Amino acid sequence: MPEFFFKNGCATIKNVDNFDLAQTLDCGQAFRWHENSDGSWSGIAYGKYITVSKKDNTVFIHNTTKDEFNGIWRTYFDFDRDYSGIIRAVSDNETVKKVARFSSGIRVLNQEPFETLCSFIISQNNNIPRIKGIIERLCENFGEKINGGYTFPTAGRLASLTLEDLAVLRAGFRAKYILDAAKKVSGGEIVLEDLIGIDTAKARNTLLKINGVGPKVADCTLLFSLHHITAFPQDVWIKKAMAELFNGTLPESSKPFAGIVQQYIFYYMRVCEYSR
DNA sequence: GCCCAGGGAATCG
DNA sequence: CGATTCCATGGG
Repeated sequence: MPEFFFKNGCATIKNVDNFDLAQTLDCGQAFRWHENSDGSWSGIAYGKYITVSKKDNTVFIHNTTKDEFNGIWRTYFDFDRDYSGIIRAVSDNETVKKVARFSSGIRVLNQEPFETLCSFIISQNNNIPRIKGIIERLCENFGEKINGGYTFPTAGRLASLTLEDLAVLRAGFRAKYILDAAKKVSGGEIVLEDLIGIDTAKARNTLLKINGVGPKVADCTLLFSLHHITAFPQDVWIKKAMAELFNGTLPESSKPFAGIVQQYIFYYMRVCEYSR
């Protein structure tokens, strides 16, 4: 079990297993983290700018407090989930075992729901470098300036804008979807936080009401921000992996953790592709 | 069912 | 180098 200590604006978390910063922050689930020259990572989430570093099994979160850690980062980085137990449970299948071992440092983050929804709307039919660029312009133009960068804009702020305002993003046909999401969320028609802890299919159907949100974007939002770890986003990489590695269906032992296994498979496929 | 939208990145010839 | 392909969703 991890242990937590706080001192001088730094949270120290000891005994952390299965947590690799690069695997977790650069595996396609989050788009606003960057690596520093010393191997630490900096980024902004929930309106706060932090730097994360790691030495052996100890994680350091710089520029935070005990209250902020317990209110934000403890959940954000999924510190309370037993990843080694999950990997043990899914490893009764040899293929999953191999993939999970390869990707074992990935943690599925619990990000801000509205940021995650918008980010994956932007991600559709798109590649990661350009997704990052569009999100950066979104924050710089419509977020709030804080020490370290810009926060992700609120739904209310975006709902007040027009398509012409969003042209600066160069998001193409996705801009109108961002506006629809912002309006439904800021108007209270959809309360994203209420989708945490309810039936996954029901939460998914609610997200599908947003224009520009199909099954893939809905599942990414459920998995990366709304704590639904059985959500299983299927993009081209995963479809390819399912066909080639699993004959189309996940092993039964993986199903309770399908989303986490999805991340293991995704990372495995990507790295294999790049190293060919 | 098929094509297109609006781009940038990756891959190909 | 230029040409082609990739990509998730909704609308025509």
